[in-house]
Amino acid sequence: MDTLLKAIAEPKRRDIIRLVWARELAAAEIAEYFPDVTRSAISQHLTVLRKNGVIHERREGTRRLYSVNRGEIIKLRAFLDSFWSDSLERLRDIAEVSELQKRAS
Amino acid sequence: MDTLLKAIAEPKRRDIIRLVWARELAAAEIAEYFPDVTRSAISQHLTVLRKNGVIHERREGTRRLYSVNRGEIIKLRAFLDSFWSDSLERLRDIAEVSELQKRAS
DNA sequence: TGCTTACGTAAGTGTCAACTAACGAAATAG
DNA sequence: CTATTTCGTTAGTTGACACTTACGTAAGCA
Repeated sequence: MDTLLKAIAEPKRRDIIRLVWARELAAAEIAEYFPDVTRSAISQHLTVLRKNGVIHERREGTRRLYSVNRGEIIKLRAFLDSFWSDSLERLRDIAEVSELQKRAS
Repeated sequence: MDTLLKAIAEPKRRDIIRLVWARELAAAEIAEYFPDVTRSAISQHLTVLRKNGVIHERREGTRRLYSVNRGEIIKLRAFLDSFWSDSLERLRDIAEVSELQKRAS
């Protein structure tokens, strides 16, 4: 979940998500929307998004078509929703945060 | 907004937010919940959260009491909500993302 | 005035992330 | 088979970030 949040904290990656939200796009088509960085940079962003399950890759000849994996987005949204709305109730009891901390270490 | 998202992508900072969500806590009290890092590390996390408007600092004698600034959390939530839900509609028109990119460069 | 408490801040370190330039791989066209 | 297209990957650089150690500061107390 940490890496997923970090993936979305990067503005170019959010733009990529928006680009492939409604339709499939090939890597080169995506890269065209970012004139001031190289294809390589975009390819690496695509790798990050793919490894976090945010986008799906489909090969067609020499091209690779990307589209959003909405299931993963929904998961992230659910995580954040519970973060906002449950924080008050859950953490009135401090013990739970202690647990989180112990697990993290 | 970028720095705000990065602030939340850090797990210890999310824990801090949860800690001061329901009640004010002094810096030392917050640090107690993180036994495996120094006070200094927590202080720096508090600075990041404060500079992003996520938490509010109130001085009382030598102590500094922190609490969540819910307004900023609500802003972030609204931003993400519109990110999820509007992405399809907004970005069916590719021009808008182009605009985003040009502004970012 | 000193001493202590409760903090932040500065300096330095190791690690990771974003990027460019150069190369490699795989499918297709001729 | 060779050349081209469409991509990913590797190597190397730069900057950001989480962290520790050490020091600075401001309030309260003897």
